[in-house]
Amino acid sequence: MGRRPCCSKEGLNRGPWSAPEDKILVNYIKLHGEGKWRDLPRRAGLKRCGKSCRLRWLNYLRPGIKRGNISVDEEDLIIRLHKLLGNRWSLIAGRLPGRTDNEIKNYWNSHLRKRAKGEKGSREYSGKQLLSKEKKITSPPPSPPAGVVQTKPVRCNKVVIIPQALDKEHVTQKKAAESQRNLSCSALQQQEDNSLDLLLDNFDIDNFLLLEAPNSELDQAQLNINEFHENALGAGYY
DNA sequence: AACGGCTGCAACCGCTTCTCC
DNA sequence: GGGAGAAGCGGTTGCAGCCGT
Repeated sequence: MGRRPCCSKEGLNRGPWSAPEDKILVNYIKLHGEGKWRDLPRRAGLKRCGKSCRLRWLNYLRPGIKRGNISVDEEDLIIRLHKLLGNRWSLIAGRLPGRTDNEIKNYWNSHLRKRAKGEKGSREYSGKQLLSKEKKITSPPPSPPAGVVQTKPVRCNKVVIIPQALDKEHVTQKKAAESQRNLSCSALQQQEDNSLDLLLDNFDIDNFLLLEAPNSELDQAQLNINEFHENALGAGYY
């Protein structure tokens, strides 16, 4: 088939964004809204790839973005969510109001990964020791810890955190995907503080399990999802 | 002061998934 | 149902600044 490149690479700016470029992008999106990223640069008069515009907007220019100063609580949550979800950065970011997947990914790679490894491994290295060793040693990649979801196989929208149904552990990924569509990330972020509190208060994340339930449990899963929707409705999520 | 290695982060790349027709 | 384009995602890269020697 052959994929058409998202943009012609010729004559396009690359690398760090300048203040005027940011301004153009922000103004354009204020006027026309997000979306149509492929056409956006041309329409806005930017010499950038559409992907680049999207990334810049989502990670830096979007209203409500927090930069830096990741709190201890956020750090703890990142660690716990990573333990649960693996490298599902967009999912993790969705639970951290104002944080982006890119920032969390970077923060994990530069700060938390060392600590996570240090806690787990039999030998502890200082940051420099660990990183220099990581770069030199070409051992096979370590097998993922038990309970960590592999990053590649499934898309994030197949996973949902359903506080009210957690204790029953009967949620299938397929059914969960349906509820995820209804309970979108944007809806969650409108309820950022509430949902975060709910998330932290109402369930023990370490015990959270994602199950591939057999067909016989689909009905029960649907009941749980319905119950969840009712509760979410009552809590003002929709 | 100069140099080299390390670190952190912004941005890019390529693949997967979604959506529309 | 299938193809094509659009959007999303995670891994990787590039580079400026920091730090130790």
